[in-house]
Amino acid sequence: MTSERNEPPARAGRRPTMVDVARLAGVSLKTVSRVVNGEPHVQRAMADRVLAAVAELGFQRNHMASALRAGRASATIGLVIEELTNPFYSTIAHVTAEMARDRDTLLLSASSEEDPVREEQLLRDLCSRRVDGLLVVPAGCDHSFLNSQVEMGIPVVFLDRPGTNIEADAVLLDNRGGARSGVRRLVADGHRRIGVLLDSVDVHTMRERLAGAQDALADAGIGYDGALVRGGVRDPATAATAVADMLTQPDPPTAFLALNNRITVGAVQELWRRGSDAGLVGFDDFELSHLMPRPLTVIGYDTRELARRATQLLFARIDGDRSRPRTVVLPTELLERGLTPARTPR
Amino acid sequence: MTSERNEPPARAGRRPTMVDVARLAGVSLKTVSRVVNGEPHVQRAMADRVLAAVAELGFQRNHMASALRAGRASATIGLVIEELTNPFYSTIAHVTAEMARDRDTLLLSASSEEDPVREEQLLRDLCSRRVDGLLVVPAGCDHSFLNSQVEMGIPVVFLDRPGTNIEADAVLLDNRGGARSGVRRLVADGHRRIGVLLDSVDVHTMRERLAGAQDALADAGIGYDGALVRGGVRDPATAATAVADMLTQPDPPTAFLALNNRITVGAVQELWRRGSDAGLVGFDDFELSHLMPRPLTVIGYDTRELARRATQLLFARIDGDRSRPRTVVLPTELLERGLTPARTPR
DNA sequence: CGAACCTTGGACAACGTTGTCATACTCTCC
DNA sequence: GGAGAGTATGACAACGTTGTCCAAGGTTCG
Repeated sequence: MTSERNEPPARAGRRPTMVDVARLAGVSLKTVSRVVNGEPHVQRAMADRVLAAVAELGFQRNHMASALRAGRASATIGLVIEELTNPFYSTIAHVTAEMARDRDTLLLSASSEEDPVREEQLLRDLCSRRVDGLLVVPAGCDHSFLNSQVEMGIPVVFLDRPGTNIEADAVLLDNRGGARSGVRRLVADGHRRIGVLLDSVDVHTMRERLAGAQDALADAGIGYDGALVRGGVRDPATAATAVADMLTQPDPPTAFLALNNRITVGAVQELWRRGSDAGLVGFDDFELSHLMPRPLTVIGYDTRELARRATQLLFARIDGDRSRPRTVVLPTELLERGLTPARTPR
Repeated sequence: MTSERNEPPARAGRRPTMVDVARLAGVSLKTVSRVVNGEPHVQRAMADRVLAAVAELGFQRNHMASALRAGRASATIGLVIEELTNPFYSTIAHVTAEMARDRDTLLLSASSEEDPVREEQLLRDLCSRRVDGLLVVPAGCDHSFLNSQVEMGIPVVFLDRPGTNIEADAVLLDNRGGARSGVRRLVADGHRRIGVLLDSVDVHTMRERLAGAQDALADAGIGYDGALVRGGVRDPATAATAVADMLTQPDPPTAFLALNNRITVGAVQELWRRGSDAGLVGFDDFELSHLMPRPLTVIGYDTRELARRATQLLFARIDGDRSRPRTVVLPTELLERGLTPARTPR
């Protein structure tokens, strides 16, 4: 196209900058900036020349430089979750990314792997990249270091669990109520000895769910039996072991409450393997739950709504909402699908 | 702590910069930079003063400014997939994020939703943020616009499907061989009429898998019957419909090959619902496949390895590997789990 | 015909950081 | 004791962009 030029091609693998475009088009730097950003007050002919140069050089604005200069937002939000592989978290990531896209914002996501140290590192790293806001499913037990970040303009919204030592928005589930209604159902089916399988009481949601289960037992006048609560169940395999172990004890449980979906899967597997007819209610629905070898009753909730509300809240903050931090609690729902083969239905 | 100071606090919600730190510590800007970056040649006492000032102000280096000035990498890689909710993709995202973390690199991930236009937008956006590299599960049919990016230093690695009109690394699965072995199995079990359910032939993987199925049929001397191939199956619901429809045709299939996991789920569901004993082999393993109402034979592969290889390749490129683009094909494996209730086993 | 305006374009500084270079000082060794 | 090497610190420019301001030229209107 442009056959003659007196300056050297100038692009030794280097990326073209606005200066290069300006030189090629024979206009000033600022004019290029105006054209690239669609600002008014540039003559058509001049704009065309600039655009031609942009096209020829393959120029692309450097987002970092732009954001730096303009003191503008980085059009990025940070998401810190436990691990992306879990459908619960990937759904959150997906919903958030989708909503972010409508604002030309991208998602910088990272997994804490439930490690508080790592969580803090990640959060600090995200802040140093000047994300516009943070969405966090907290693993750590102290988020006070985020206070200054919030003050300096990086809002934080917690998801699924509240943050600690920080006043910030949170969108949570009614874990306690959910577990309570699950156990209530088992009790109504005649179960009196209900094994509870949970990950760790260090996790807020687990504590809440356990408390809900105990609420229901207390409601039914059933005393607490420590032997029926099994913690440290991290994955399907340990869940299966725990179930097997509890069933072979004297006076075994006749039903189980699995406090998350990984545990539920392990429990189903083990009960199925041994042909046991013990009752089972699981917290968290999961995609194929209705196709399990035995239909399952689960305590479900709307993960997408959880993410949606949190993201909305975050964007409101990013847009300058300075009202007091809010905590939103979303309901759970008992999805009865056959299950809990009532031992002694009465 | 520091009780007196003559300059104003200076932080009207503004973030402290190195200049602020330098002023407070009474040293030069460059000295702060040295301390913050752990460069040598700073006296202990001076470094301590700087660190104290950093702590007091809550200073945090601006990653964007730093990367800009140093012309350095942004310590970010871009991942474009179809949709994060699918376990296949979330596993990829997870593995990649994990490997990136070892290099203090974060993952900027985005879903193309199989929309080529959107894919291109996302890729351009990622490039304008100067990611260090791109990992792409391509949806589009022309990636020539990435050529200049590669030339200018943003390497691209394609995952699961090759890019089009671009010479770049790719890590793929042996889709054709996998489908072939799946159908071979069904044929060995005595099936002659095998229904094939696929998404769209516009997708590279689907074409390959279909071709593999046809290979196996040809090997067995079974003629091609267009009525047995059903495209446009996008999700479990349409898969169920397709199965139902095909089973009620005259001379129905006695077995099905589902060309991805969403389709497999729908097919299982429908076969189960009707109590059909038709054979079934699904492409893609999925977590609970062994817990399905009827055990399933699936064509599996190592998704983590796929992601691992691709990420390795990408980092090698980022580190300056200028060798010819490579294409890696990973094997699939037929995971026989009961299934394909041999109609006429012989 | 000149004042007042609008349009268009450019020069320059600034965003927050780091690389380059210069300076002042200390130490070593012949 | 002076050359040479090394250490500690700072001044300044630069990364690629955008905001501010000014100037040149054109148009309108009294």
